Amino acid sequence: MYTPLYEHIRKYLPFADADAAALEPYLYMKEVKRKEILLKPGQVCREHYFVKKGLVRMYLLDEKDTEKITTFALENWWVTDNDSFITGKPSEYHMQAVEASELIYIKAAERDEMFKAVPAYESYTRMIAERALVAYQRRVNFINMMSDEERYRFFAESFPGFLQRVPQYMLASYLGFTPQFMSKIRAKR
Amino acid sequence: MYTPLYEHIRKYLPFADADAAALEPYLYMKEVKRKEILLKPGQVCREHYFVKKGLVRMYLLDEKDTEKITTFALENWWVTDNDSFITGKPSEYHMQAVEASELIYIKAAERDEMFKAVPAYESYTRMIAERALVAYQRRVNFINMMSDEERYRFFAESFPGFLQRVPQYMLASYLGFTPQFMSKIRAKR
DNA sequence: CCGATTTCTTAAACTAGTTTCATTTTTTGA
DNA sequence: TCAAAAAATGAAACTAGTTTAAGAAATCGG
Repeated sequence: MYTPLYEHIRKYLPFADADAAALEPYLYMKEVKRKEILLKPGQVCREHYFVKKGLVRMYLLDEKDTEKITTFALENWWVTDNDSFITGKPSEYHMQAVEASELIYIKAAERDEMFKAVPAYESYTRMIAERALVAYQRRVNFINMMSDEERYRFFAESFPGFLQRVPQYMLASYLGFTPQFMSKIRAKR
Repeated sequence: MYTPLYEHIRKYLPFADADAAALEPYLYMKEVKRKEILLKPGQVCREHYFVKKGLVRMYLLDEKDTEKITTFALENWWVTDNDSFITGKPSEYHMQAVEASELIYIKAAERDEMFKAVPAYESYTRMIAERALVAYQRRVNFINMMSDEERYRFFAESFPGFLQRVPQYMLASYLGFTPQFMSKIRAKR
């Protein structure tokens, strides 16, 4: 049931079966359908999801109600509104399953207890946070250094499989431009 | 000497004097002059700096050798190239003191030992990473939701003191536009 | 398997921000 | 204190990406 998570942890550090057993009481599962909503603006995000299978996105609505996608989470990625999850403030984000998904999750209220019960889990959490930080740092780099067109081409070449899993307009939103501009680019070459 | 760091840690969790004493052997100090370079592309970033006093920036050069500032670190902020620091890969960034600064720092090679010697320091590190994550998440939000002009006005109103510490062209670079555009905006209102 | 909905494309007018180049103002360090 | 370097401004021509609007193609769920 929670094996994919344990395997993921074991990529980062030794994690005994006893650790897994001690962690298990704090793990939960959720199965969601395509397009099912996991979080709405105004709600506090009290859960941190590990995508076992499927694809989840987070987005904001701008003043014209256009979706601005900020995050995609594929298999073996953790996803949450970190701000809301950590501080307990209401979220501004929407979180939605793009595909039917299986999610393992933990609860904000139980986190300190988890760290106490399984110290290795806190180390893992630190490493995951640091890795996410690297991903964000790269992303800001990416935004700074490339034009929209370059970013699209880079992305399309680097993650061809991903392109087939999300509608193009979602990728356009994630990359920060309009679907029309994306069509224009694609028509060129 | 290292008191500002201990005080910072104590904002996040209990940290006994004994913890401080155990941590001290792994802490170092560096004083740098205005414009002094801390890291160049190609070097591995083996140090993680805590700004005790002063101001540090990180930037990339684009294909036209224009500086693209990605990070500013003021007093009580940690700064490093996380990617290089964690993975040991050569950095792509420049890191430079904007003002004469006093820095406390730790060494990548000693981190695991530090965590073993002072477990509370690992908890603190996790919290700092999570907080940095929140900052990045907000920043991507910021980029997504506002035009360059809006971002400038928001920034100028929110952090008036900061404006006086950095040249305008650096803020323009950080916000992702040209100094000329910034002059244009400022002339308007 | 079909109607409804969602997604993609095209095109023309438009605009936010860039580029280039020249000039002025401010800061700095010797 | 002053010459040199760094920073800020201005204006005109330009361009990457947006907007609006409409039709075509693909996909979905009942």
